Amino acid sequence: MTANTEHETRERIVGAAMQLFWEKGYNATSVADILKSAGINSGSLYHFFPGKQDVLLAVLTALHDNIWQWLLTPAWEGIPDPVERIFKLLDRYRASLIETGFTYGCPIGSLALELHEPDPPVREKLAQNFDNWVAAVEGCLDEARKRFPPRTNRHEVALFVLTTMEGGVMLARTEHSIEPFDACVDQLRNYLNLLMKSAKQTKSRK
Amino acid sequence: MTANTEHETRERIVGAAMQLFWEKGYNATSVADILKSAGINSGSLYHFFPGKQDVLLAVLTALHDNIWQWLLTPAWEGIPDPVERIFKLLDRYRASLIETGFTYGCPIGSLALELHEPDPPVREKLAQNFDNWVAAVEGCLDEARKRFPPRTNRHEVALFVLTTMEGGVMLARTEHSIEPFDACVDQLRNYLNLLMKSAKQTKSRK
DNA sequence: GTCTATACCCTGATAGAC
DNA sequence: GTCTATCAGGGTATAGAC
Repeated sequence: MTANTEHETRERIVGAAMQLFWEKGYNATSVADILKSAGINSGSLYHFFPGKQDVLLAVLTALHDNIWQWLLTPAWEGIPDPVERIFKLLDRYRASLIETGFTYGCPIGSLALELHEPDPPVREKLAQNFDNWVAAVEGCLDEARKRFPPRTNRHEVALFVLTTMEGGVMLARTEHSIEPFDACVDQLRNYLNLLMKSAKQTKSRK
Repeated sequence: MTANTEHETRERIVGAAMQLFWEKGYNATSVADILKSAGINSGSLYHFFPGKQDVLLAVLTALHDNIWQWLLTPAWEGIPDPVERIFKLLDRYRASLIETGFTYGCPIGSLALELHEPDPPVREKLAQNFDNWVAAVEGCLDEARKRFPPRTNRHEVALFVLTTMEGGVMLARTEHSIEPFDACVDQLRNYLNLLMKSAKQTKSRK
């Protein structure tokens, strides 16, 4: 009845929808599913949101706004080395795959491929989520920039880290095995090692 | 009426469904859509298939059985170099992204992430499609094995090529830009170049 | 083997009392 | 702001004539 209760209900809707979209996808989640999971009735949901798609937008906004609090800060606790932070982040997705029995990994990636022609605001939010993730990895690479060859395009490498994660999640889910995920991460590590090695050689030659 | 006509109708259903699943996804494609696109009525479809999911299985089987005819042979025509064949293959997905205005890329990848808990036969078929693709790339790497360090795990590298493609497609679609796709492919090429370079150095040292 | 007609359910969304 | 009841439409699948 007060603004506070109002807020809490809205949050419950977004939280329930986030979980369901992650587990089952957007189309496979009905409004009734969300209502049941949030323990409310349809009147409440449509009081806060014009429609189902606006719930999706709120979920994507929440994921975007909380990436540090929910993902990066906990993942990187006690890991000072920026390069190790990248692999620790990938390890989070690995753990999520295993915990869920290889049924779901990255919520953004799944939605990005499920929604073939998403309305512009939805696509925008998906892109913002990817951009945020890539920027965080790029920040790690920037911190470690002296270890890499000076002409390394760190933004491109950060994108490459994202595709490795998303592709690895896709394969692991489909094969119901962590092996392809580990294989890709191993290859990525090998690549970064080769880059760092080539930087060292160039330096010692001076 | 004859066995031949029977076959043709079935093929029309599979072809129409393949196109629609690629364009809109599985859930977003209704049986009515398939009927309309194939120019038939529901009685015909349910004569050949027990249900919609069985149409999906037939589509996945067709994609699997025709990967050489539809994808690899045309892509590799006039490209004898096995490493260049890998990048020519990636270039096919690039062209597909651009042709479709960044709306759809790899049919298997999209279905793999859309279907969160696919029935076992569907998941199996998706995995077989990935395996086929990876095996083809691995074949290229095997052909070029002398250019890579002897301990290179060519199967893992082939998986890595797949994740680069799938991740690149995902990003390009979401950002509505070919740039992230190109960036990832550039990084992959850089990786393969570094591998080949390190193989050369080791050889010349002997 | 293909047609038309339809059963029946679940979907997203709305109306209006409280 | 939350409830209950309900609508209109589209979903998959089926029945039975031809």
